Amino acid sequence: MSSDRSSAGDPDRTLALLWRVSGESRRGPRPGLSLDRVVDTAIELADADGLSALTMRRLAQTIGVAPMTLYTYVPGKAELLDLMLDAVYARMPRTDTAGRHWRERVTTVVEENRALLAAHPWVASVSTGRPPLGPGQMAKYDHELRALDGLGLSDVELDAALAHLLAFVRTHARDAADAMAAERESRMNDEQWWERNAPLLARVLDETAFPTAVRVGTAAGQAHGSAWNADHAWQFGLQVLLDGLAALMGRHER
Amino acid sequence: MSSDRSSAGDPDRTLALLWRVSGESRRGPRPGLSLDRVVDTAIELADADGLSALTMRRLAQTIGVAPMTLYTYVPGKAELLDLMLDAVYARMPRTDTAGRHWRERVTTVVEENRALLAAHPWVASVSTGRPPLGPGQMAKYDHELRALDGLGLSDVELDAALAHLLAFVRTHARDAADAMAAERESRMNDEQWWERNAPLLARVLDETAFPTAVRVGTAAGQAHGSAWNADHAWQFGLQVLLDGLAALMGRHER
DNA sequence: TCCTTTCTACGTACACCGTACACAGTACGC
DNA sequence: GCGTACTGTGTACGGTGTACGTAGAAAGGA
Repeated sequence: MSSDRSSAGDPDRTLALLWRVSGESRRGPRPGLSLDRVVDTAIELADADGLSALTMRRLAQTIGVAPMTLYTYVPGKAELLDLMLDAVYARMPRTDTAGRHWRERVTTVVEENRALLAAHPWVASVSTGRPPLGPGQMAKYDHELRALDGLGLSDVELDAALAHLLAFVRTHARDAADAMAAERESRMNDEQWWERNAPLLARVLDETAFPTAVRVGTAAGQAHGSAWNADHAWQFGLQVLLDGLAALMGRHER
Repeated sequence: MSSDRSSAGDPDRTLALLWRVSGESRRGPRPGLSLDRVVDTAIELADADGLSALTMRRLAQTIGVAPMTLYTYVPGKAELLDLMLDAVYARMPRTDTAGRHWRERVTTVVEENRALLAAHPWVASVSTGRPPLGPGQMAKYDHELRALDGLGLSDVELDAALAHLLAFVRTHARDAADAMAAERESRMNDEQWWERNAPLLARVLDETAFPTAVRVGTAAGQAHGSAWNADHAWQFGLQVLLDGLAALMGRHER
């Protein structure tokens, strides 16, 4: 399950909300809510029960207000997602790694993002076709670029390297979330699910037709208890990623 | 936008459908449709207008049947997605790269998957928490493992390497699809979108606060016409991926 | 031949979703 | 005190997947 963002809709309004610049008119009834209240509650809801549990009705009910009231504070759900994203970005810790070895710098950026996605798994499944142009996104982008700056990469490479690295973290988090969702919905863990499918699969699948698949599949399945193991995939992927970047930087030294 | 798969539901039934083993009872009225007809039409629809355009009602209408009729052939939409996935997997070309250099073998696997995702962009956004245990998936997995087999990797590494590599292709395809969706929905390309946001952003953003972001962002934006360029990201990512795998294999030689 | 059984097709209905729109009521500026 | 701008909300619309019940068709058995 994934969700769209503010692509449509008025960019000016979205930008104004992201940067909290209000028209500051002191007319009319005092607002009973605030933008932050709406956004923060939405984040809590998504953290607790996933993006699919974040509906306007449920959010309104949690806050204690009628569904349509939310639209006084937020143009629509797409913009709400933009605001949620920028809010969690803004709150990320940003450790200073100036002067450290590049591998440690990269690892830090990657780990910061892994922590973000561990705390807010829904972030991995909201579209990032265009980033929310808010203060959180800006601070995050700037900080992460600084961490990778001065390593001999060109600006264009810097941008590409960061994007590639963030994509890795996002994808891993998405896969982990998918695996957990599958486990929850089927009420079976990977092992049980396999045992459930094995007998019928054996009757229908000619094992000799796919020898490599059978060999490697069982080897991987036995190594970690399931077909896909989040920690192992992380270690492996990070290793490949770092080695790949090392090659890129080595090429620059010459 | 992404969609769930058959996690819930009866595994036996799903497996039977995937392998096309029917109870073959010759009673009752002749079926007016076939499973293949339903699945193929669904694929065509998703190819043409995206996953979000694939609704049971629209699919039924396209076939020329009442919505509920589909449920005679398929337990639900989740299982339909399983069947669609396995079908496009089954039809992938599988070029034999035995004896070639490993870089060419890996590149071939990667390109085959890129072609799949180019023809069927929706594939990138259906969950793959648990793969559909059908003939297509089996053949694909076996073929791709064989392409990477015999390069000195252990079976567990082989599985991890393949997963990592497929994740890269999927992620790239997803990002590309997101970018296109953003362009379509906002009716602005990246450049127009930036120009639209720039004036207001300039008023609210202290450029001196994020010097690195501004510097690198503009450099990247000028290099390729937009914030994110699909081809450039592909080239860069593939390079890093191959170099990373090279390091892994080099480590094995010693 | 006719009846029973089994299967296909599908109309209706339900519980959701995001949100457009109209309207009631409140509090400030003049 | 009045106009005006604003908040809060009830109702309703068009969309989603699909549970349930039923009508009717075809085949097997009597």
